Amino acid sequence: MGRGKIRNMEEFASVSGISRPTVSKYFNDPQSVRASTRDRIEKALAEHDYRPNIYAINQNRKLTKNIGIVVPYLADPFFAEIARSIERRCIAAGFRPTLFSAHGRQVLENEILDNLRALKPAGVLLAPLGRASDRAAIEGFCRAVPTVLFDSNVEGIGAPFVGSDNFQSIPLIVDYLCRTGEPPCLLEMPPVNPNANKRRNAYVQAMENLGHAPDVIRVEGDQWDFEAIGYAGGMRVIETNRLSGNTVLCSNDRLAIGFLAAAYEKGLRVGIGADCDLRVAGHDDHPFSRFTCPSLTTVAQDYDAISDRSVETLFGLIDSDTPSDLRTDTLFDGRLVMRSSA
Amino acid sequence: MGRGKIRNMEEFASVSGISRPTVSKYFNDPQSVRASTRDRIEKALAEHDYRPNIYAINQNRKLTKNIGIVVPYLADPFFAEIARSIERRCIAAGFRPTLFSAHGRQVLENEILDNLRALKPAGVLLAPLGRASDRAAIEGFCRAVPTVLFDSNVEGIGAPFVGSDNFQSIPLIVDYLCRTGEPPCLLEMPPVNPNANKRRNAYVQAMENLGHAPDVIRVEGDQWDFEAIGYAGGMRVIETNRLSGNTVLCSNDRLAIGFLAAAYEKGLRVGIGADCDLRVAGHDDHPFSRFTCPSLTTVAQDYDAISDRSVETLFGLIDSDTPSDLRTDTLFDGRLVMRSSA
DNA sequence: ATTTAAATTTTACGCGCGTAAATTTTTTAT
DNA sequence: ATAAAAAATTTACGCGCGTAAAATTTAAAT
Repeated sequence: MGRGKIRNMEEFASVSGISRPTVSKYFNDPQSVRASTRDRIEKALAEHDYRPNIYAINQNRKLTKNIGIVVPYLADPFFAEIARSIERRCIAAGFRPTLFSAHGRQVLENEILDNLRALKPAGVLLAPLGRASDRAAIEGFCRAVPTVLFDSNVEGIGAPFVGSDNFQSIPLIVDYLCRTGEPPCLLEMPPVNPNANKRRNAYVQAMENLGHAPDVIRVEGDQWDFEAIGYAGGMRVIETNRLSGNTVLCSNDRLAIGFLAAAYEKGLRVGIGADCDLRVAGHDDHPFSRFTCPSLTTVAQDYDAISDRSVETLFGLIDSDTPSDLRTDTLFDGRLVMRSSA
Repeated sequence: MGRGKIRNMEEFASVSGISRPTVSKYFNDPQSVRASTRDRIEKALAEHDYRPNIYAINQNRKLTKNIGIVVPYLADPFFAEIARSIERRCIAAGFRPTLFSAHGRQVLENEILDNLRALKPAGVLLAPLGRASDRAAIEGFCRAVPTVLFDSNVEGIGAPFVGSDNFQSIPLIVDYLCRTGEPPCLLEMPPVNPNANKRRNAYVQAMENLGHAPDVIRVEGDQWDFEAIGYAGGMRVIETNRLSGNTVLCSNDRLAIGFLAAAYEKGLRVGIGADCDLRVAGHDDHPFSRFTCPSLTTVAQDYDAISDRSVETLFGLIDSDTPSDLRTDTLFDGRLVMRSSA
């Protein structure tokens, strides 16, 4: 280790025997300098462990290498997982992702977007709160910063969207449930985002296509603690004998987890056996759905495909100066995951 | 809104009729300028929505206002919740927290610490991986950056620690279980952090104090998907009739969730009723433990107290130049949460 | 060996703000 | 009203790096 701390690029350039602008070029893209030059720089780098000052870099670059990842609710492992997946892809591409959570609150989402502008990110991957989002704020943000929306769309603001096709996934599980037993009712909560509405519409449509009468049960609660809502709603539904059939499709897995807890507490046996009282299915294939009692039958969202395409789309936006034809939405199909609950 | 975009503090100073150094002072601490001056600046601020360039600020400040929050595994809602709590407190104190997850991997933890140094944070709140951590890396980091460890300690590196007192919480649940039924065996996994070892020792000690023979069952797996480990371990334990009694204490809730799934699948009824085969308890009061089937009896960690004290301790470290007497560890008591599983 | 292209160096400037020292203005205390 | 203290201003410099333009060196092609 060379002693005498390197304090800036100037000093590092001199100890490595290269001019500062070339060193600067190296740090922006090691491949852009000659191999012999690269070797000399990297040799010096190994001896002196110098690192460019990130603030000085970003002050002068027109575009930083920062990428913002914004999710509505990080305490939901679904978003934690997808954020991680996105993070990895960004890092692999040489960017510096930073993760933010709105914790279900509009003010926080707006603050995040506000702070994000100050970070001058190259791009942002945003899973908006949805209904609770400040549409104008998001629209303004998307105009100023290359942004890809994922998971939940905010339509008509000119930003590309990547998510799941509810009109494929919901019929998939509805068909399955109808083929294997009684047609399901839909347990839904007040829509925190457009997905909820789409899932309801898809459910109604799928039921009608199969000649069944749709039965939508709305449970109350407008926060992001879906399990609690599903539990409270489930308790009420069961107590009031609101269920017409024996099959319940929940608009997402977390709601189903709460409902399962209510059913268990009420002594109702959930599952597909002859000795069972109820069938329950969810949607999303939440990381914990394998470990519910019974394990939850659901529709898996293609996390990898969504995060992959989101990042790809963002890179496309960043690279191209004319982001005209990139504003297409991408919807991935869900995959039926048959477990024990339905 | 005044037109003609304000490009820097110079321009903003002129439109607000204040000198630039005074404006700079205002942004560093609004209270440090005269009230009349503050009013004029804020009036101009309302009209021109100027914001200081964060990179230029941090380049010149000796200490940034950044605070790093590092957790070992963000897909665990426990860490998501505590991170959020810490975040809020940092923001309230005028800092800019940034959240990082090591995703259970040492290389990532090291990379995070490495990148963190480049961010020149005022301080860092670090929940280390534990056993998987690179001790030397963490020690070096703590020497260079004011750091408070939480959740999992790395002893002897001179950084303060804030966490739960396993030697209080484990006897608490062991006593409860022994008083209300058969003495528990302990289901534990390979220790990812010191907590696991401490919990085992606390369990053995508590059992011996009550005159019972400790029974520690080790299940295999060294990743952070505890539910899967608990499930696989539970299946094996049940299949091989390894359980001596009818009561199982799991070293954490996520393990218990996996175990509950295994018990359910094996047709074992878990709970405290006379018709039940098994009692299962956990530790942590995981956000989802209310919604397991049956709901999980556990020991709640005092999230709020931990995050609160962690942040307080860090601020103490940041403020004081002599962080000598601040290196004390703080351990909070757990609280028994009696639900249906035990 | 000569031409051509590519890479590097030199030179020079700018980014937006922190901050110190000296000076002037405003406020508070007497 | 005057003196003392506090706040604001002016002046001036520095932070560490990006980047453009021109000059030079090096490598590749003929």
